[in-house]
Amino acid sequence: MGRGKIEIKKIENPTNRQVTYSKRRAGIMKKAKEITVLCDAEVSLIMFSSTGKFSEYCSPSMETEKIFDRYQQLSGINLWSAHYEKMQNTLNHLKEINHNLRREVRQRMGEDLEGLDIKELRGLEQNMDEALKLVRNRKCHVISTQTDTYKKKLKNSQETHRNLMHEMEVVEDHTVFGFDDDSSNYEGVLALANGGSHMYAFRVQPSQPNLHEMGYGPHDLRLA
Amino acid sequence: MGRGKIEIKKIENPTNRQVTYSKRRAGIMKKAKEITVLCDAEVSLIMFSSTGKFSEYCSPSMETEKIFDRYQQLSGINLWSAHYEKMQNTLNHLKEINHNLRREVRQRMGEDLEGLDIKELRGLEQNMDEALKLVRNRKCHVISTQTDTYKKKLKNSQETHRNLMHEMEVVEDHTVFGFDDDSSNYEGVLALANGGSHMYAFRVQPSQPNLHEMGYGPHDLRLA
DNA sequence: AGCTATTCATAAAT
DNA sequence: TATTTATGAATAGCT
Repeated sequence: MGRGKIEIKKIENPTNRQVTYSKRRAGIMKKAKEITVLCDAEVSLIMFSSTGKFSEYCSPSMETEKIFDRYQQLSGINLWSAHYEKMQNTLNHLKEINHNLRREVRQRMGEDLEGLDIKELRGLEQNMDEALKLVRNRKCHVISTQTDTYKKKLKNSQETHRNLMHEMEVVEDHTVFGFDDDSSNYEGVLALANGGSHMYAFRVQPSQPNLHEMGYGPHDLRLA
Repeated sequence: MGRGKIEIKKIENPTNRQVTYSKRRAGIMKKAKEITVLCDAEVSLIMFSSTGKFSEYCSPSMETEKIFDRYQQLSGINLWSAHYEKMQNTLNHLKEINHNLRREVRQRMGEDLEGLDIKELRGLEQNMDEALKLVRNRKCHVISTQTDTYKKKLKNSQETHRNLMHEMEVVEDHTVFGFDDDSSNYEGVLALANGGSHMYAFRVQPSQPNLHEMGYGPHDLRLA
């Protein structure tokens, strides 16, 4: 149809190609609408031109999404499988890592040791021993740092006090007074610095101490 | 076209409707193929007859799935947002748990302690101390169990040997001989039972000892 | 974008 | 359901 027969092969002239695309697109659209009405059919027609322009026809009362759903059901192809599988793989990978991390933590808490042989047990023991030393060092460091800070604070406060008393020319029998906001904390640190073994009542729960503080309890732990 | 003009409205005669559907379907399919070739376009055509019969055309090198993906992008409609969001949430949740577990492990290895205050440090220290005891107990238990087993094996072997010598009525100058298959293992365990501190060369890597054995190295650790 | 000669699609009949 | 055929529709090449 037209001024001569044409061979069905790609039109190399881009202008002609675009013109032909527009004309034929309109033709197919019309045909799609017609078959929809005449034959009570449902049609989804999606087209992309060579320049990437998108157009679609969709029969009334049938969303493209529903066409896709139906397509899925009838064709048996899961359209989302590519995406889905990828995510599923990532998920499974994360779960596996998670599982291993949990075991690692449990073993470092002294549980779940049945599966380890002597070599592994000794490795774990030595590693934990070294780690424990690091933790103790850190603790001592923090304590001494805070002690120094508070010592300075104490000195400053005492000096301020002395100055105040001097300036006001008032002499009374005060020898000690509290430090406005964080005196309790200060006392705690002092106790710590002096050995502090009697303060163990403050420590977090013996089992899974950090798990709780991190905000994922037994329920979350069971997730993966 | 045909033996007379027709009005575009539903064909009430089901037979005629079906016939017309078949003919026009073939026509649209042909047109779709032609525009694909002529204009270098990409086309997805999905049709359902009034009886529910499904047929599709899809331009070569363009899966229907990809058409749908592209449709999604251009139309801005996320066709699988429900699935996707759910999985994304699970994924993020897992990642968070993972992150926390990693920190837990690192802290139990003596790293990453900067963020902990004194109370937390002391809790960690005490927990690790107790866990270390449990690991040591377990190690001793495993060693003693294996030692007992080998002692029994040794006894049996010696008895067997004695019986053999007796039965064969042969007296020679053999006083010691090896134990067929697993004597080396036996020696190792004996060494372990006798303190075994000189065998520390066997231990696994000091940092991340279990991470490697569990099959997720630094690369995997960085994933989440 | 509009025109028109021509080919194509197809409605109705078989 | 397939084929035929008369006819209207689609459109290639021009403008």
